[in-house]
Amino acid sequence: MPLRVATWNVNSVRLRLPLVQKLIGEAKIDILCLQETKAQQTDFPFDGLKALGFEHIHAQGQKSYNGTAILSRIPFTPGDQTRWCDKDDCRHTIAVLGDGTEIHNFYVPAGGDIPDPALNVKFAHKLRFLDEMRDWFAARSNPNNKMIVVGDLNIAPLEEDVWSHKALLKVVSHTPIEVEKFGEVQRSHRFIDAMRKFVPPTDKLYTWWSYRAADWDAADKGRRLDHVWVTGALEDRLKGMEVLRAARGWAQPSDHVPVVVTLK
DNA sequence: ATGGTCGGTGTCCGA
Repeated sequence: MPLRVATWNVNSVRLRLPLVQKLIGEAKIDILCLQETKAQQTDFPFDGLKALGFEHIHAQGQKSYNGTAILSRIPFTPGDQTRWCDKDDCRHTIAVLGDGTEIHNFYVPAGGDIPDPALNVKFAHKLRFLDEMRDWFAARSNPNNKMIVVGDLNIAPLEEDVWSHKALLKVVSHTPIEVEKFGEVQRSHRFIDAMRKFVPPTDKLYTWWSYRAADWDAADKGRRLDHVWVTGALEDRLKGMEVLRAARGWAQPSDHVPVVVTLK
């Protein structure tokens, strides 16, 4: 049986509950990793999600901001809470499957508007978060590790991950310093970019379109902010990848769309 | 070059 793992920044899990239902009606998903759930434990819609078949849920959230959750049809062991940048925000949730495969669901800070850590504490936070991710994975580096890293990493690393490389060089999400740190995290554990295994780097590939565009589909000024990585031990099991672009056109959409990978 | 829209919360902040 193949395993289907999805990542989706839902921008409020409560508001998007009907769209999670629509998603699973259109795509078979075994494990769904959510970001920006924006719900503390008492507000998290456990019952509604369990009713959709996700019996196993590990949700970590706070009021109004951030929040990550892993929903699964198959049992897993929830990972311990991690702490990043001396903050109590909820940006990393871990699930360990029966065969030892670790699912790491991340929500990297967006970083604000000004791409200068001296002028913008949000950008400084983003860069520090990436440094900590690099060190965290480097400390756990082992070629036998079976790891799947997913989430809204808020960086579009390749030229064809944005609608205009030149126009976005000074726009947070595509600046050289972020792209360099993104690469450092990736190299810290020799992660493989699962999405680009199926779409060549010369082809445009987006997962996010701003709410502010008058016609997101026609303008198509997207960015690939959401990612799926696997360790070398899982590379041969990768069988497919889908970006569900249509979800951006659903009623009351998130600005991000789901990405699904299939593993043998 | 500018401003555009969401969601959660509370009379704005973060994306």
